Amino acid sequence: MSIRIQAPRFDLRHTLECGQFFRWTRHGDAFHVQRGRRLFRVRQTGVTLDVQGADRWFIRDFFSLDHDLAGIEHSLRRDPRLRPALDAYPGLRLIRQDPWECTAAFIISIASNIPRITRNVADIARTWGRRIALGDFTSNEFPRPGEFGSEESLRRLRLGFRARYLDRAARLAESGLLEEIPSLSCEDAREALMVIPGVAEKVADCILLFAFGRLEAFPVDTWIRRVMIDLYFHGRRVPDRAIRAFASERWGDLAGYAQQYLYTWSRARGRVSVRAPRAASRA
DNA sequence: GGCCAGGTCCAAT
DNA sequence: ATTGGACATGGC
Repeated sequence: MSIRIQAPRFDLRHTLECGQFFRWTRHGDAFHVQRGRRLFRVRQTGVTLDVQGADRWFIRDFFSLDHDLAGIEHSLRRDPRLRPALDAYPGLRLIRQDPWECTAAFIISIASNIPRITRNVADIARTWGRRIALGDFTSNEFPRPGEFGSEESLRRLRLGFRARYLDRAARLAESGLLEEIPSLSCEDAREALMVIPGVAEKVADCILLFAFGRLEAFPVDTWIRRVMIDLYFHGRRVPDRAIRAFASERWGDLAGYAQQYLYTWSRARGRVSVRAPRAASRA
């Protein structure tokens, strides 16, 4: 038994595969998604979503179907330099992740890459998360902060120097740090998050954007730095702070969306303008 | 094999 | 207030 949900201006694939979220697997045109306690299956045909394992309110919230994406795209499109990125990923929406999972995932993301982040997160879920089933598909929940093993056991899962950060973060989350974030201003929330070891500007902005719906957050990572310097700073290196200030002034409340389109587009485009593609090293 | 990865932290300017 | 290196591991 499944429910159907109308989701105009939504592209399931772009939304899940754009690198903001790591808890999904694809099987043909269907996806299994694990978000907090919830495991659901979703498939898109045109503007219709077929969903098993979640109700329409959950889906609407998770995929931010309440965002006026048509309006957002229209507004961002006034910037010509953004158009290629907007055109490449129509229907890409920001996901509303579980705060703790998001915090953990982006601590894990430090100096890593998407396949490895995905693997690290899955390893943690498999090791300490409760088993959950949907039909004959099974998955594991991501462990709550109190359910983690020691720093040492995290190191055994190959988390490297991130193990210590994650261990400390779990303790802070256990004491309720994430619960107070929604009531704070964006700057105060950022400050509060940055108390967590392993959470500085970039990771804090990811958490604000991907878990708390602060659409003005603009995480500056290596890809965003590269594409922003290329598009808006004449190729001249500037501090990340300057990039964030620019984004804030130019896009305001929509900076987060601009960021995710640019990030996805920039990654697909590859490392242009930093180094020319390498020719075959030897004939 | 060295460089770099959805960075952060700490020490030394 | 800025800057360089260390930090684990892995992929190219």
